Amino acid sequence: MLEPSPLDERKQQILKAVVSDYTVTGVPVGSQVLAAKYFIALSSATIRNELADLVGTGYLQQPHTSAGRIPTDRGYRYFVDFLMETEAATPGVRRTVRQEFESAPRSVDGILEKAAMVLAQVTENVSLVTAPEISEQRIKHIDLVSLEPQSALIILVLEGNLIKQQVVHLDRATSQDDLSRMAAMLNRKVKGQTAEELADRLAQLGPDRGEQRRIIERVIESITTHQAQRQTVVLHDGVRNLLRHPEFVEVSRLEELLELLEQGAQLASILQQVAFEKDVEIIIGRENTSSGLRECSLVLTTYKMADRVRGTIGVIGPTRMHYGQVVARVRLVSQATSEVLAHFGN
Amino acid sequence: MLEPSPLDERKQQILKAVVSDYTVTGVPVGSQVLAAKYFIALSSATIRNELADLVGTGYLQQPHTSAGRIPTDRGYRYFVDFLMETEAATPGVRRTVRQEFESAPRSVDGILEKAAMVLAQVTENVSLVTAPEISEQRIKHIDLVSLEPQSALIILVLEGNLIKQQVVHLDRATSQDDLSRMAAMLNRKVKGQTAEELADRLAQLGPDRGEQRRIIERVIESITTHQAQRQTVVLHDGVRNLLRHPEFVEVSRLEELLELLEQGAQLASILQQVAFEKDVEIIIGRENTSSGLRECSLVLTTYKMADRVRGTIGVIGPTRMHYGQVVARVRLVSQATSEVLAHFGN
DNA sequence: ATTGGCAGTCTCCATCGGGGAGTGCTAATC
DNA sequence: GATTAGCACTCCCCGATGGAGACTGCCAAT
Repeated sequence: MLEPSPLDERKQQILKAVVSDYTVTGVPVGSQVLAAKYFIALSSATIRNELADLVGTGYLQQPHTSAGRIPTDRGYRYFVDFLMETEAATPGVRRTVRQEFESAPRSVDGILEKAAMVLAQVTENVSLVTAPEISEQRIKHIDLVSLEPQSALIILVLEGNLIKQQVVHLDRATSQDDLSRMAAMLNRKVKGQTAEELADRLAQLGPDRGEQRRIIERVIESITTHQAQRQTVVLHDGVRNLLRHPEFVEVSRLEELLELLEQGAQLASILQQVAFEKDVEIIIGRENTSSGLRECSLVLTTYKMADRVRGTIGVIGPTRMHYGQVVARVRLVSQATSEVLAHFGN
Repeated sequence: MLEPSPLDERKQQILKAVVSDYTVTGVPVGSQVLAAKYFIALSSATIRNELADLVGTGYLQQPHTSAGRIPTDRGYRYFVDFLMETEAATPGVRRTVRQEFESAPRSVDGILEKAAMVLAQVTENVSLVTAPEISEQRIKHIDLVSLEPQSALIILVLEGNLIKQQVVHLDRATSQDDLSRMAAMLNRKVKGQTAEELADRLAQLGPDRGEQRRIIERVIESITTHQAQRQTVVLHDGVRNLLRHPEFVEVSRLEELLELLEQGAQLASILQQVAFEKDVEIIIGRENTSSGLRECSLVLTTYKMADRVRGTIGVIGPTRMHYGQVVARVRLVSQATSEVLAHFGN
């Protein structure tokens, strides 16, 4: 762990070879294997010297004295930043993705579920998908349905055909006919507005207009709570894939991870921090703040919806994963999701 | 496996003791332990004779020659049918359940998710909840929202405030005003009807009335596909609980089970067969048709909603589970769910 | 029918030791 | 100065070994 010195060409190649070999075999990589498979021009002794240096600078580690080397988190970081070659997704994978999306139900939720499913399938890891943020989502339609004499259901259709419902209590008994009239009036007023704009107008309106005001308040509340709630909802799929990875024979790791997945809130806050500017963001091992993710990596990117609403999509797997392939496939599924959503979303 | 002879009183008590002890300790139960803990009046030799009989008739088995006995599936079956005492849920558990439901969102889906969560928590197993069947669900309200000139969104509010959406393509461009008028008319016609009744009326109506007919067809389709789709959707929660059970250190079992849970269809068909008449239904080990459930038991019951719509709720866990306790808690959560849904559902 | 006694069986676990893989170091070589 | 061959050394892995312990089944006595 001395200096983060820029590695010379040969050390880079050796680091790359170690990562590549280790991600495939899962076995610590020794100097002889490296010499035989990747560096025929060099002797194993030379490679041993280089390996020792890489251990010294913190890019590699030894599980025990007489074992081969495996990458540290730092080694993986260097690999993904400078050495990794992303592999274009194979035609087979592309076909799978396309077919799955074709059979997806035509609703935002359905498409996202499908995205989670297919991403888990093609990366053989656990997939993560956040629901889209809808803060700037515009109201498309509003409707009021009588439940009991003094309560009604607000139905809100947002852009992207997201539907929200909310129960509102009424001051006095109101018939469905009256509610329908009120809905028609509201439609003229609120159509095309965002929650923020609506809140502004409400503030200007002053304190009168009891019933209608209450309903608009509920509409705003509905959108914002929807938003807050959505931010904690993370779809996932493919837990079964993890069991195939030898790093999870230790059941306690799996348990921590499952707890994260099933509660969701902590994961959601991680996923929200994914930058929209970047292409694909990779978080490796202990770079994660969650202790349950100590030995996991996340490969995340974002998807678009109607060019405005956005969410995060990606996978979580063992640090020892085939980054080049996973990155390509996450990107592929993200693009496919965005396309389907764009086509459907307004 | 000779005759299914009715066991005499003492054999019953011994079987009961073996099941009870084994479900707690997880260790095969020997004759000495039984004599010391449950049958002080008898010697271990006597118990050995009885145990040998119980093995002969297929209620118990020995993992190996010089080990204690564990129940067979048949032994568990006899236990739950004749010997089990259901334990009333403790005040602590009742409080947990009540509190969780109080904080549940006021929607059918939200309540069912909550039910799955709390059931997993109090039984320390995986919970299963099917969405309610809505075949006889009556239509409460219908609305049409213009998407593009020639397509519209049908919004359907069913009893229980279940909302369904469906996109319909229109023959000619139609304004939102026209759609609203059409919706108002439809509301008068279809309100309070079930999908079946609607289909009947449509058949009588004859082949004319193009646009409106198309929309009603879509409404029916929407309800029925919703139904079909819902039947394959099974909520579950608490997979992390399974990892605490020693029977799942063998990861392959877990993998089969996860596959069942994540795909859902097969489980759904099992859950649909749960009889509504019975109180609680228990399916033990190999009584399951799914091979992935060979070593699991299901404890299932149903919940009601608005006294008519019904779904299945229960848990899945290792055959070695504390049946008396689990049955009581499944029943408790089912009742609580029914209550919340009854209160909310119309 | 029940029981004490006892030999026999099988698991579990700790210990031991050889084989093997890989290293670090040193001295020789290019 | 970088590279390499050689070698002693370390450590894991794995199978063999051998009690200790837990139970059983059976037999003869009660």
